[in-house]
Amino acid sequence: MKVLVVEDDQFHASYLQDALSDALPEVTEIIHAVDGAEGELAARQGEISAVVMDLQMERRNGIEAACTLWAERPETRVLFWSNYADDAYLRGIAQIVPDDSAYGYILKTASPDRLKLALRAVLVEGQIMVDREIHRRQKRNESPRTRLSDSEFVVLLDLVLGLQDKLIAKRRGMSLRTVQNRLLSLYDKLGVDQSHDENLILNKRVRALNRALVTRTINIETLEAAERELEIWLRENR
Amino acid sequence: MKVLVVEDDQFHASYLQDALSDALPEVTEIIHAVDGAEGELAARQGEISAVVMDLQMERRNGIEAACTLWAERPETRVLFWSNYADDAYLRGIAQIVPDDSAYGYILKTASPDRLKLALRAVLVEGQIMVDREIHRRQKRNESPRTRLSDSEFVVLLDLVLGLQDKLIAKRRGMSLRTVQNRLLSLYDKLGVDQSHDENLILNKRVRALNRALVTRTINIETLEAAERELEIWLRENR
DNA sequence: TTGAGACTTGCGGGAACCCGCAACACATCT
DNA sequence: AGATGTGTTGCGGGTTCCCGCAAGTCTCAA
Repeated sequence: MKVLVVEDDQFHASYLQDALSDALPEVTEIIHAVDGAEGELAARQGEISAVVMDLQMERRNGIEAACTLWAERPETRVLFWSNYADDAYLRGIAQIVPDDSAYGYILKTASPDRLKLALRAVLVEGQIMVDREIHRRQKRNESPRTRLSDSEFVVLLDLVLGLQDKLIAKRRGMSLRTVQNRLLSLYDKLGVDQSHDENLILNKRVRALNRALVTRTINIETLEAAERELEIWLRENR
Repeated sequence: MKVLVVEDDQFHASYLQDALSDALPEVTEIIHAVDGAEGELAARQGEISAVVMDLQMERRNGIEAACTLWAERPETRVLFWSNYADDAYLRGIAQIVPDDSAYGYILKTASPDRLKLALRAVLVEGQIMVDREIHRRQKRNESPRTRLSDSEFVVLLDLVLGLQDKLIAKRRGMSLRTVQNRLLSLYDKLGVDQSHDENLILNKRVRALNRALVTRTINIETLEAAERELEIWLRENR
């Protein structure tokens, strides 16, 4: 059994390789790639169906890599291994995971035992496994007024790119006023107005981006990925 | 000689402790703290004058910790050890470092040899040492129109908090128009307008925050730290 | 069928933002 | 002294943003 490790931090990579050879004796070969692009290449050439994937990487992040990877071989089993439980990652993964492929999501802060368990469950047994910590966050966000709906999320992505209402409406096929309504509920859910001082009025748009970042709803990589998608959309629409 | 290690990632912490005891035989005791607040406490109680400090930490980040730490014992030698060469960190450190204390800044991606060299140079010899990679970035930003002046930077901090022009003017003691001029040059230097498509107009404020993040001029911790400072200012000015 | 609730859309207006134009202060260099 | 550059301030107006009000659609359930 061959396993591909995609991870740009050398310490974490070697720690992970130790855990791998320790927990899974059936592993015969460990291939190491340092970013998403390299990982895609390695997976294609090595015909690999078991991957451990870091999420934050320089050139091409884990979600994008997993996307092309699953497009080529949907049965590939992927264990995502990340520092953070950012909501943006969860959404991203949820959107691209094929119907019946095994995957998992575990935090780097997890104990060695839990990591080994996840490695076996996902890569060998083909189970779905999500770190408890992450599940808790997802639940918390699911609460009444906190969790963003999908349509709110895409408007947030456009907002943080700096698009103005009219263009968002055009891109998403909504009327101007509807976009503004979405923004309204965004401001509400992100807690834009509940600042410390009462009679303190803030710039809602900037504040929304700020809040989305500190609540880990999005992160800088989300920004960069959204930028790339915008560029594609722009080319298609002159 | 006692050394305090402030670092919340267990792998990095143990790697660092190995490097320490390997490179500096004169070290008799290594104390480990997992965030800024704990680090301050440990330094105070242990009367420690040599510290290796991570920058990104949950409760209280490395710069804030170093600040109180240097306030109590200005001769403390601090080696900052970080994943990123974000400009915000450089500015933060430059502002708080006492006149004649030793400090250093090294990246986690540095080779073990370079790390050991830095440990010896800063903690034992009391030299100033900045990673070449970081110096290069600083130089790059120093180029003609790219580098932000200090006054532009503070306006940027207010902007990203969501303050509106009038309030920024009040807080920084400038006229409204001056603030807007600062913003103008900010937009220019951050490359707010140079979007892919020509006739594409963006929301400047949001775009400025976006650009500042992806160019690593600021990061999420900068946001959180700025928020705390704003809160203090608000209390003082009702 | 009727009614409640959620979502969409248009209109209108006040506030904030962006910025060109112009005047003035201050420092530096020739 | 004069020129030049940089930074500060006011004014005016075009644009965008934010949102209350109101009317319309769609769904679900009583």
